[in-house]
Amino acid sequence: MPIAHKNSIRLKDVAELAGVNMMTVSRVINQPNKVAEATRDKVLAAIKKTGYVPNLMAGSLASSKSRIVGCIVPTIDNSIFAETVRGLTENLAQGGYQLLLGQSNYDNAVEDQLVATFLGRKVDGLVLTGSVHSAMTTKRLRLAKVPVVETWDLPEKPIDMVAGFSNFEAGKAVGKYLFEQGHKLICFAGSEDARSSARLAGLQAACGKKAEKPISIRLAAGASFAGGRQVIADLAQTSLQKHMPSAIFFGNDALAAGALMECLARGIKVPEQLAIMGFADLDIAANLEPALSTVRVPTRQMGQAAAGLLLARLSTERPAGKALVKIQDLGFELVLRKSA
Amino acid sequence: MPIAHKNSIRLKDVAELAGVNMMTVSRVINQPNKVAEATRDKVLAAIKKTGYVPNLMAGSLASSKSRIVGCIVPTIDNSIFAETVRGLTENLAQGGYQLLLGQSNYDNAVEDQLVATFLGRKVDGLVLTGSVHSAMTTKRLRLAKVPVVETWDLPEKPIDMVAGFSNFEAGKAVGKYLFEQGHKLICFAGSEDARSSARLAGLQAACGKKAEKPISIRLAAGASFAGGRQVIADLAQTSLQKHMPSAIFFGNDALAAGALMECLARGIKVPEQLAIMGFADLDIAANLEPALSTVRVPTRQMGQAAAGLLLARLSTERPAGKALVKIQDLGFELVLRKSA
DNA sequence: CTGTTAGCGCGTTCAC
DNA sequence: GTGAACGCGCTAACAG
Repeated sequence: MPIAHKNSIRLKDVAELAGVNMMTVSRVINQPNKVAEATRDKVLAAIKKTGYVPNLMAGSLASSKSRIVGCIVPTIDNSIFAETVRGLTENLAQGGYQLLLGQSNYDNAVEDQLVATFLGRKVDGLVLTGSVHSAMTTKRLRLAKVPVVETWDLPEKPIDMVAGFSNFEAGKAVGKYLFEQGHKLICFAGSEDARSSARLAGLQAACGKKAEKPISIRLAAGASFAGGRQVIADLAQTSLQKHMPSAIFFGNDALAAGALMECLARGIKVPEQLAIMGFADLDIAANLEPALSTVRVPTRQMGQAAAGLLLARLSTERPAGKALVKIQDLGFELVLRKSA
Repeated sequence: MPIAHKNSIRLKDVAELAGVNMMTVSRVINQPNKVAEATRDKVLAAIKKTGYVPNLMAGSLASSKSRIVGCIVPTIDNSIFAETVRGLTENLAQGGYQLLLGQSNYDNAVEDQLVATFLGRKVDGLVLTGSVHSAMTTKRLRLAKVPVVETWDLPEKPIDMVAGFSNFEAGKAVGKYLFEQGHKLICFAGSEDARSSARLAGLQAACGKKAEKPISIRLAAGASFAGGRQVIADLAQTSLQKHMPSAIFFGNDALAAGALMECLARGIKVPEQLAIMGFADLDIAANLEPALSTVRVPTRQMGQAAAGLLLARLSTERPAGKALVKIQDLGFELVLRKSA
């Protein structure tokens, strides 16, 4: 018995209507210039008439190319990663790729689950945040031989490709600057994730023997404006007497902005009494009063670069040993304004 | 000729190793309780041993269920929509669904392209931002009979389901409040998208004959802190003499925050000289000095509700005429702090 | 430039 | 509780 007509129009239906073979229709869609103009017009007319929309799942199964890239971020409700996702999505779209998004919540077990699912969905590439993954994850990834880009860090042993910057060096640069400004006791206030820790390590490295070891305040991941305010409030209460730091390096600009507000409310003069340094150079930083000194990191560019690396890899006609650029250090930049 | 072994392990390979039929393996994965425990253990062992990862594309093609939901936002690098995406992703994940993300850039033509592609990918549901879409888009959507949720607004003629709030009523509530506070000349400063316009319309409706018609300043979409500062700077220069508004209602909290900063820099007292009202109640609002009065909208909840509506629809066993809740008005709330 | 053949890897359906 | 056939809708590979 012939198959009854289903909901949607199929390639076959279009082919019959146009009086050509299925493959010809397929070619009109995927490689138009390999079809004679007359036939092509006939087919295009049939497509328009039927309102045919190709079933990309079927196409993907047959060609084993999904044109989907997976991306896993700790969380998306954070300007920081959102910018990277934006850059990624935009540049991927130009290559005809779509983005499957996952949130790990800073949890490697969740990340691993997502990686497994994404691999099952046969993504053509994967963009990860950071360089610290579970052993299972890296094993899966190497086994699957999927192009992978790690972002937001500069791993020593990358899984595959990288579009990032060195958190350690960024922290070190901040430390160097602050010590040169004469600060003896510096405080670091940020979350506990690996990248934050790398910046703290950099700060400590810059310190060396020149000053006291930085105080470290670790906040819950995702702490934001309110968290920054709280840091100042706590500091003012507990350590005003002798161990008040003269400078604080925050894990992100939102925290620093909150801190600035609390200083404003308490009449603490920035930077005279307390220097404040942010991280990321969000839109807000330049527009605060006083304007926030911070570290500009290539948020958007990491996404764009990741897309670029992936597209290059995916379009490559077997480079036959030719090494592609795999590691992109996009750097960072100290932006010195008023607050430090 | 038998097919040579490909890269990855297939269901068949696992079945052979376990000495059972393919279907048994499939059942172990999808309906474990329909398989005898002994057989199940054998199969699970084989799965573990081979590191088998099911090809979800093939599964989707066969079952015509992709377990993917598409979501289109104007832009993701904006705390506002990012929150919604977060809520959506999280709740979708609990039902085993993943998120395909698209950015329309406030462009309906781009949105339509994305809808077409997503339909081709056979998404099980679609979440859209706003209620204004191209004719082509709504036609596609109705034809495809895909569950759709519109968010961030309360359309009169929804395509299908809705999880949003009324932008018009929100604007009206702000207007009502500000007029009650004695403001005669109010200014609206926001972007030109449809939802922003609805709020302006609400503001105007609240105005009625009680006061002058609000001044409207339309900003480029995505304008943020810097844009807010600019509004104040422009206003101070051009209309200080006679037509200076006594209150400004901004399209989002970032703009309002920027405005607050510019007032701080210029010595304009808020709210005495100028009342400032934000929109969205971002994390930043409560932590500004002075704290920002704003309209709290259910950003995260819209995402969660959209996921809920979709999951309910997708799991439904033919409700046989039973109407499901399709329109969820999640409301909004005036949050009055110090700035207005 | 166009058509034919043979699956992609899995789930549905119905036997047993 | 388990197995066999068939096809989801499309494209790769090779003819012609």
